[in-house]
Amino acid sequence: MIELSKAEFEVLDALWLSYPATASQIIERLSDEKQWHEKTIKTLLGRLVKKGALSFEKDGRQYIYTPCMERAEYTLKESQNFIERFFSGRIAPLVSGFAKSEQLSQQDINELKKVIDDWEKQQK
Amino acid sequence: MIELSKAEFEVLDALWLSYPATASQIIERLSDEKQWHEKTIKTLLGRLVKKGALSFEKDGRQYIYTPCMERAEYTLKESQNFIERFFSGRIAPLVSGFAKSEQLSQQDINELKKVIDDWEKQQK
DNA sequence: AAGTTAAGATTACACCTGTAATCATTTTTT
DNA sequence: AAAAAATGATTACAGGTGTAATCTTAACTT
Repeated sequence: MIELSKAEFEVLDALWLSYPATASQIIERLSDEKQWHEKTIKTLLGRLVKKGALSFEKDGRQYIYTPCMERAEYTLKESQNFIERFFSGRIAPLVSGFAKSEQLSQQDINELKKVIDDWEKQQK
Repeated sequence: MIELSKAEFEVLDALWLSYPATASQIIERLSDEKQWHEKTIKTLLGRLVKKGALSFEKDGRQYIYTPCMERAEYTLKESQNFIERFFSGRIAPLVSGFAKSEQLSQQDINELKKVIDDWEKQQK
């Protein structure tokens, strides 16, 4: 699995919003939430390319970046990894921890029920 | 939140199995799964103490370590953090990602149902 | 009591990370 | 055409991380 740092992920996430995109578009998107210097983002883009998380094409003097994988694919792998490390691969204990500490809303419960419902329909 | 590295967490996890415990007990417990040098584990114990994740008492020339927090408390915080970063704080999309990629077993589903059930009983 | 261990403390060192600044080069402006 | 600006490339640098080796000292052996 490609290992991304927090900051790298945030840059990739800004690209996932819509791609392909240029560095300046990505910088623009990130400008609201983060106070990163433009140079910082460029560095992170370079590291993402080096790690194989992004590819790019040249367009004049600019690069046009595209993610090498989908967000869902990446977050699934990260999730599996996380659940393996902290909960021996079982997902229920994670949810249960949230429930016990009153972190679940009725909406979360409804959404979870729907996921279970869909899963069961899928099975039959 | 105390930030622990992967390796640090694994050492703490070995202590959570049963504590208080000495360094050599922890080293013994880890010897099956990891091929870490004893010195490596000592280093990690030191870093855990420095980060405030462990406390210790002296007993002759040994230290007897105790975690400063419970496992459930730590994993809950890590989980919240994780879900915030990757799923904007919503838990269902994580579970849904697992479902879509066929990572859920009937047992997982049963466990999840039970969590939901318990939550609902709690509410009324 | 002297020598040997074994515990923790200190030091090591390369790679990763956050966070840019500077350099080189190519476009734009003027 | 010369100057200015904007791009990506290279360099920087401190703190974290994995993975120990070496140093110091207190405790156990003989």
